[in-house]
Amino acid sequence: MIDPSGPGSAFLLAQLGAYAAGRFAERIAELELTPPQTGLLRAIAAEPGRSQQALARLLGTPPSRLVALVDGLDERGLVERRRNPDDRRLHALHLTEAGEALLGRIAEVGRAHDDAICGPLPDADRARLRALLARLAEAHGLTPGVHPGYRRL
Amino acid sequence: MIDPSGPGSAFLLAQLGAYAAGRFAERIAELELTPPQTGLLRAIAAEPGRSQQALARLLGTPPSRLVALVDGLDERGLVERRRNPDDRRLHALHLTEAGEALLGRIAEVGRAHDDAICGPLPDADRARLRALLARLAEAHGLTPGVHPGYRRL
DNA sequence: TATTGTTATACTCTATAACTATA
DNA sequence: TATAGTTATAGAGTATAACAATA
Repeated sequence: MIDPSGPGSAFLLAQLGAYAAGRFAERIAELELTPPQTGLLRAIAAEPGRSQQALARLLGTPPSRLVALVDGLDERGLVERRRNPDDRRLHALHLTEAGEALLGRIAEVGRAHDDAICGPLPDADRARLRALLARLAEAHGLTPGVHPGYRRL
Repeated sequence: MIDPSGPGSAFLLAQLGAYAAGRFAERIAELELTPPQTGLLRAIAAEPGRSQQALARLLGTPPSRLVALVDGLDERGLVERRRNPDDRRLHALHLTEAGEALLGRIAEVGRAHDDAICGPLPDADRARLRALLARLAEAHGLTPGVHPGYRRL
């Protein structure tokens, strides 16, 4: 233990994390996206062609939930399911051109969001914070780019 | 912006925050408590005698939700509603002795949790992290001790 | 009429499990 | 028989709004 007074780092992490997630949700709502949809788009872009099962495992969600998520993005022309001719049970997921374009806008929103959250810190402290957080995330085995809290919204 | 490669601090905050919140929920589940119940117990202990409306405003939850929360803790003999004789509409909330005792165990769980989350960092870095997080929380006007994500579980 | 606490209702989200089609 | 995807169902949790008691 470091200092028994005041809230511990773990509480501050949870508090700030929930705050940051909420603010991010507000921002991407302007792109008519929810956080889980955003996470899925990023996961597809990171490695196109994966099956829904593979993505469900990666994101830690039941396959049935992924179906609804993909349906929504598919109807909007952001992703497409491509049948695998060798195994017709599989749906390889890919971004469409519109999906790629939207991903670019998501990246912009992400940068603005990051600046808004970390802006109160001077650059040097901001870099230190990121290094510390990255070390913790790695130590706990968190999957890079996958938010365990994409269960909401 | 600091460094465009890899996830930003805001994403890491959200990711680690959700992870920390999940782990904490697991720990206090052994005391048969949910995170919102825990937050309410702490809020009552911080300033006994407040009304349900005042607590609802503090925690950012609709009053109707607080009723169910208080009901559960009341039935278990952890909190009690005391009628205010001057204004009989008001219910002043207090912890019972059992509630105080449980609060002590919650504090223990909190310390163990904090150690588990931050343990991977050496003590000096852990202190730095906490200072940085505290600065950010204050800059964003987050209410001390109140988790915006107590909407789940 | 306004406010505190409560209850009732409806809605969203989710997981579980049954189902189909392919293998 | 086993697997990928889908659909159906049921449950938990929530907010909104109506309601009763008190001021």
